[in-house]
Amino acid sequence: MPREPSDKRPPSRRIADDLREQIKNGTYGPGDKLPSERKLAAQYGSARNTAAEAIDILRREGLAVAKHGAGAFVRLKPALLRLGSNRYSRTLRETTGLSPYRAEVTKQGRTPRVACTSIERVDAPEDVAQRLGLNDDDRSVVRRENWYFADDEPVQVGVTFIPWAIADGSVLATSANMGKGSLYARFEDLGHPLTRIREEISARMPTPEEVAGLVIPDGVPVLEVLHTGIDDNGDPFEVTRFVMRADFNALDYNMPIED
Amino acid sequence: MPREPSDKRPPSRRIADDLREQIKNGTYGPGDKLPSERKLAAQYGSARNTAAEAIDILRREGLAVAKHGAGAFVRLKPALLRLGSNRYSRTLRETTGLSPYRAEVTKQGRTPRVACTSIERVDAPEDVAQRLGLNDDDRSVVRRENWYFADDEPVQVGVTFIPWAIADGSVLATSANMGKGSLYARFEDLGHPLTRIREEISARMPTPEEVAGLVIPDGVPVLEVLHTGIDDNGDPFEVTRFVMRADFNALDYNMPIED
DNA sequence: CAGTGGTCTAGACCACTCA
DNA sequence: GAGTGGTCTAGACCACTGT
Repeated sequence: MPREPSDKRPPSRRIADDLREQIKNGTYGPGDKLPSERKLAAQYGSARNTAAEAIDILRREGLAVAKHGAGAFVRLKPALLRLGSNRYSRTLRETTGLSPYRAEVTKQGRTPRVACTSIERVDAPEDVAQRLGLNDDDRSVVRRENWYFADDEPVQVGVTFIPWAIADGSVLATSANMGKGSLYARFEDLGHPLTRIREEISARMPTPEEVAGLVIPDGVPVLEVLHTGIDDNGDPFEVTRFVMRADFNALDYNMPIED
Repeated sequence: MPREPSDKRPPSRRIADDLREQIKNGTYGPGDKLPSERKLAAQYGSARNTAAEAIDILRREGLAVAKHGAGAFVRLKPALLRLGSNRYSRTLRETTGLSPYRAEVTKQGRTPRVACTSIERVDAPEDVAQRLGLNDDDRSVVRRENWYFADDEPVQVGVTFIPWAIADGSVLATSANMGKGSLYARFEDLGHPLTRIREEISARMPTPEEVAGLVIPDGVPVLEVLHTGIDDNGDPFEVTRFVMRADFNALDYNMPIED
């Protein structure tokens, strides 16, 4: 680590750059402990704050995680859950009898758990109402909130909105348990076979509520998917807003090009 | 702002929470200037560092941006570019004569610019080779790097890999200019009509190189899309890795459910 | 020019982890 | 108990912005 007097970078950046380089070249591998802030400060002749800032830079980049009282460590990248477009396939549903999510997690050798934490009747938010084609005078929908876990770690939340006119009188409006074949089997029973999906995808940093609920470390964004289920008449019958930890989830779509 | 003696939050969090609340309730609207660090420090009776840390928290959440020497401001959310699955449609391509990207940006009233910054022959990286179905003994591909701008702001980079066996002898291997109808028209000329696409989507924080190249502010993640073009025989003929600023780009897919 | 953010120093107390 | 990160204070110099 030669001292370049012509180095324009501030000390905290320089320390961060050095550590990043050492992570990339394998000096510190995934899970390894990085030098403590006090060690770094001594080594670089800076204040402890400056070394701490360097570590913070790496945390924001998603390269390191800190454990209070224990040290800072190179982040180990967990296997990504790949949520594919085929997760909505009817044959997959019927052969496994599992919900799309359970099928995907099980396929990866992890233990899935889904918890429906609330079912209530509300007015749909603006963007949801628009995608469901609801008039302003009847935005009444069933709101179902689901939490998804893999090996008991929370990995995503999904909030589903179903027009009251469709859900009224079925288990969709009342019961956390969807029965065999899960959600889309019930829609099929009600005359709405899932025929097309629209998925609008964006990414952003999590809100403090999401950080708390999904236990999201620093430097990890969320993927937000606004999903619309469409039946054989081209009519939307369900909208779900998914929010998922971007370090645990990836999306994998395979689709035909349509003219 | 009543002082709760039982407030367990550290001062920096408390200031950040207060500001976040005021941004949410409209006290500070998009583009408004937030109080200076020195003002906040005085107001809360803390050190300037603590106020600065509070502003940093909001920046990491993507809620605020700082301009050196001028102040910190509530981030104004730019209109999202929605890159849809229909961007690959042949009819769209033929009616507009524009590349997918140009068509999409123009539709939004912005001025598109695409720059091909390099064309070279290389060996494909592991994940690309796998998706192209290349043997280990012939990974030779053409690598084309494209930068995409909207109103002269860089919004995404795309690196396309084409098997040498396909590109050899065509403009794909040599020329930045793709001619009328652009990339996929040339593949069609070569007997590879685009029939299906696979898109693998993830999100993460940008690397320092990406921050520099795409001019990405703090608190903004990137969307990474690994795109595979597949012809009417089901054979992949092209892979592109897109990296895009998540605050400028969203993805919008509409696809049939296949059994 | 005054005001602003960017970053640093030097020291401090706390809460936590690990052997 | 020794070591660690989390966070704070109080002060400082610099580079940049706007008028």
